[in-house]
Amino acid sequence: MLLRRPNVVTGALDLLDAEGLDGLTMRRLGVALDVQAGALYRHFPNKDALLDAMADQLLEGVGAPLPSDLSWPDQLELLGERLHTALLSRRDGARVVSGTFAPGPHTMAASRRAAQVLTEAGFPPNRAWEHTFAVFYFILGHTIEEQAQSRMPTGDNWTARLAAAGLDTDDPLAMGLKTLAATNPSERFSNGLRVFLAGIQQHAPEAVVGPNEAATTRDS
Amino acid sequence: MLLRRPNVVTGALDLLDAEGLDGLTMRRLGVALDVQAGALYRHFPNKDALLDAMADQLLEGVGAPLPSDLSWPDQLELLGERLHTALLSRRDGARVVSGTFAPGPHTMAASRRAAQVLTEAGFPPNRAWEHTFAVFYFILGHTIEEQAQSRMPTGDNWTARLAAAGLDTDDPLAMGLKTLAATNPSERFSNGLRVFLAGIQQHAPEAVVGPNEAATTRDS
DNA sequence: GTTCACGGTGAACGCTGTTCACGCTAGGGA
DNA sequence: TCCCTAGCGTGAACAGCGTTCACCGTGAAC
Repeated sequence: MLLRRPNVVTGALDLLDAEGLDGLTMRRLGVALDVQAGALYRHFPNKDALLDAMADQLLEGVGAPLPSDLSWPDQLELLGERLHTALLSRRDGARVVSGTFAPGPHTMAASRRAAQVLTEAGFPPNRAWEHTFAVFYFILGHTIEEQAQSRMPTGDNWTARLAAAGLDTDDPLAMGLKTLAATNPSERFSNGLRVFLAGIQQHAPEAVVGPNEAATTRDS
Repeated sequence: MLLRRPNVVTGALDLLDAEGLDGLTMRRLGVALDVQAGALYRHFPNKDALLDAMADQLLEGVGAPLPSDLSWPDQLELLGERLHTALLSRRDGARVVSGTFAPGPHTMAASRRAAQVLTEAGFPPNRAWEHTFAVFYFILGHTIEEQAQSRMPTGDNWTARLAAAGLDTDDPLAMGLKTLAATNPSERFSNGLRVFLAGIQQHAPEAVVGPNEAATTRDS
């Protein structure tokens, strides 16, 4: 059967799920596609280009239109959750996207959507992009950490590090770290995202900040 | 001359500055230290351990005590700037720290300091850690991008991508991205950091939020 | 004065991404 | 109907990577 460029990408994503990013090798991918490794270079100039294509495929749909009846912070929150879900959909997905050199169309669509929401909210375009990038950095970093820790032996590796770093086990800080590691990562992500968005909201141009919006986003 | 563990780390950091992370090879490091590559394994079990040591060395001093006459948001801002400066001090420094698997003492000291500031500000310990990690993710992501773009041929690569992604050059979003690429990255970083910290401040326990602090951090 | 721990050597192993001369085969033009 | 060309796949090779291992020299301690 003939190999086409999209087949390589989906095959690579499946192999990524099975073996992880470190196990994703041109030769292994060749075996998975019943093909010699060299044949892959008929479709991609090098492995980085393939990884770029995988990353972009991963972000398909993230930049889709947002419900217009939502406030702009809620729109951004939804977009952030979409991105988070997309990154989690494949093993090491966040690391793959993080290593991207050239952003593809889906990546551009996603970030463009965020910037668009912010400009429509009244931010000057450069500020909109600035905040877009900042939120994306946070999301990528958080998700990389999530996916790294989901493959760890036990959850107590952090506490071991703490002890080695001279932090008593009964130190409130150490205990806080322990309880943090025990809480649901997705919940932690949503909290962090909301905190960040609250900061952006506070820096919004005066006109578009609703009188009660700034006060309603507050946690316990 | 005998090779000691700290010599390997500083030699590796110098080679990192000279060649970048991709050029940092055990064999090349051996040449730089007048030693065979295999000899390095007398001091480090593998390359990852060496990279961990380099990352931790990079963060030396970041967790040093903070002036106690500063408000806690200002303390966090100072800490964030310290971290940013440390990451920028070596080529690809942010990527090196980002790839760290096991945090070393200096890394722990830095994050511990941030968490400590937040707990003293009244945050529950797990929230303090949560926000600490979130801010660190942002800083790492932003600095990685900074250092990646500082090695690029010209500054217009983003606009080329935009055109390829179907965004008109006279679109306000495209123009905003262009002006963003032209502004000082460190200034952008400080802006983003302050935005994030404003969000954290807004989620602070009521008691410790000064009456005017929440209103003073506002940009144009 | 002998021993022994430790740092360094040099060659090898298995793996990686990538290249290249060479076949095969399917599909369009004469 | 035949040919021919474009494009995909082969298989072997190359250079480089991290890592290992048997061996060697030296310097300090007993």
